[in-house]
Amino acid sequence: MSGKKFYITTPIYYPSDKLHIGHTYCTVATDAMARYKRMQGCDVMFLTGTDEHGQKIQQKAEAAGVTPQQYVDHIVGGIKDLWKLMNISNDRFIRTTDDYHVESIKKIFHKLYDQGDIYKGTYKGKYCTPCESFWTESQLVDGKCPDCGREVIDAEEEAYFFRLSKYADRLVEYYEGHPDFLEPPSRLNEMVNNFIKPGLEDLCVSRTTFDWGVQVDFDPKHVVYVWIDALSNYITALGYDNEQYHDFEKYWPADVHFVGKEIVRFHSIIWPAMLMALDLPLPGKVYGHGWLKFGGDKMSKSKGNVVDPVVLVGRYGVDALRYFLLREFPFGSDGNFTNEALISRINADLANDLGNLLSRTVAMVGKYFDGVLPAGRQEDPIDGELLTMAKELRGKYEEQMEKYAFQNALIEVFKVISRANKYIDETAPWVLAKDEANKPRLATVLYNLLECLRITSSLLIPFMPESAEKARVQIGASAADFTWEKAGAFGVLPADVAVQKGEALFPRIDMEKELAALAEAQSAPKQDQPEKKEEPAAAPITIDEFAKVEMTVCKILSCKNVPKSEKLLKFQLDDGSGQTRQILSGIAKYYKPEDLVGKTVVACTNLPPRKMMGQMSNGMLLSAEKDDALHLLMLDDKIPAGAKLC
RNA sequence: CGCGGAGUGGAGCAGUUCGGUAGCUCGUCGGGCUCAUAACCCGAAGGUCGUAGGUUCAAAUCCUGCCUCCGCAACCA
Repeated sequence: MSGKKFYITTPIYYPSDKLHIGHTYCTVATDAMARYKRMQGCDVMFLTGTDEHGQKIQQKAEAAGVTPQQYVDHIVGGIKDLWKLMNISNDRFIRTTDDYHVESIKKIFHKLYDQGDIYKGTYKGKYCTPCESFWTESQLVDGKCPDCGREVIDAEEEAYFFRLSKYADRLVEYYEGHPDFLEPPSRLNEMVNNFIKPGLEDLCVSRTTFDWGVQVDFDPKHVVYVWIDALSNYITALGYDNEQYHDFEKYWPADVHFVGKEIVRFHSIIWPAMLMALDLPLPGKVYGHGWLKFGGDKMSKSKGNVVDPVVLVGRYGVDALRYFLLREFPFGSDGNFTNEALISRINADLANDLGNLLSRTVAMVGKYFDGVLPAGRQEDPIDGELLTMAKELRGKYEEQMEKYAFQNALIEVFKVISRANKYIDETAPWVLAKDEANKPRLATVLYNLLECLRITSSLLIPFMPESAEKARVQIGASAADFTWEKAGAFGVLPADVAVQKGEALFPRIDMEKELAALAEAQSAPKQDQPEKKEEPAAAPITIDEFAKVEMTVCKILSCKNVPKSEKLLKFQLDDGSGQTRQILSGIAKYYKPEDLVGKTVVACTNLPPRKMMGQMSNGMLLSAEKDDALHLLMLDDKIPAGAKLC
């Protein structure tokens, strides 16, 4: 394995916002893997970067009053800072706005066009001129615009398409021949069932509606749309079709792409198809890791439960966070991030078990031998179990790491740490220290402990590089003692090793206090950033504007659930006009349909009709919202249907 | 019948591929030790493995039905 190449990537992140703990999770995992492979002597290429084109960035930049380039430069700076903070050891960082990447994309696009894998076609649809919107046939309501109800015309928009459909069979064939291509395996079924079986459609790979992207050189009004631009980063970063780098031959194909499960589809279908078209080998594996939830909920800005890694690193240090992320959650499944779990992990594993083991061991060498072990030794059968575990650790660890089972690899390491703590109890060094005659035995016990610390700490390097280094110094090991090779051997430290007492590796954390402090730190930004455009709601409107809203009192004639919808109720209303009015309202969670029949309610009746779940809604029932709960406004039943609010 | 995941002692999870003593961490209770970061070590309590059937000598594990929760997709005008 020494000298073997290993190419690993994170997704390139979309810099439209600050990154959060989920991105950090993926990048830290990739980093741990990269460091592990380097430790084994592999020639590692670890790539991360940013995907910077697209309409959303363009819009964000416009809103911020800067150019798209200025906008992404700013955000990318923050991302690089974050990776620095997280101690990420990427070898390269690619930005899709880098000149060499842009150059490659143009060539790749051109090449695919020339060979017929990309063709110019038309995006056909129904166009509503007043709304400036395209609709598909199935979106239309009674053949009319679902937004405004007006006539639509046939319209076409020119676009380039990639012949994805052509590769469907080869993809399935490839999956069958390489069952490990996509992990965890459950994700593969999802892909095949959801996307391949229903039939792959050719992919629209250019746009004319915005210009922040790589221009198609032979047809300049088009820019390359995300797929080709973003996915190709994995090869352009190695110098494919550009002169910036020259190690494509050396590193491609990638050994593994780590991706979030939301983009598994692109990496397991589109990307391999593109590579087939380019006649390039496919990556060894796509690993779709799970998401971090917070308190059981999906993290989202609107819920205010986004965990900020910078805050956590500031309080507990980068290694504690790195450890937590990879120890707590199985890599392939979703995990539930909680502050309690974080602190509990740090205290139990890092402070109590590992940190304290280091501390007590080094302290005893200092106390009983002035910091330097004497050479005399005396073995005892009681040492056997610990030594065996320590010797076998590297193999077990490797087995798990090769499966990307970070959690299990760490569990193996901590089994030995735990066993060492028990060993101290069994051998009771403080009793041995009372009798001069026991000094050789005492030295043996302490030496064994130092060796266990050496082996475990060196295997923790990929996860906690800084802390492993601190431990190395404390136990008096040289850098040469902290290698992959030496992690597989016992008895590496010199017999007369000299320790160096240091600071506690991981101070114990006061759970109660920290939870309170974290709650404050994590909620603080919410108040600091009222930039969230709440103003429209508060902005004054004129009485004329208000008067435009027509609100009518209605009697509920009938109310039913909409099939397959968890939110919608369908109402037939008497609005006083003599005709029944149908309105859909998203309050199914809060009311039973039968309870509402006969009630008197208010509807806004001059909104354009809208189609939801295949049904028309002609207006909006008024509800009051508070704390995510909706309350339908109900009026005195004496008010007649058709009365207007004023 | 849109797609998928999950239901295991108080909490969080492993175990389910290839049926055969139900395991880990935290928490609780009792004990031990004093080298150490009020840490460490030992022991105990606590589980009809969502539910109802089926296959089997034997089911957390395989099969079928059902219930509940969670993501995704479509909808909260």
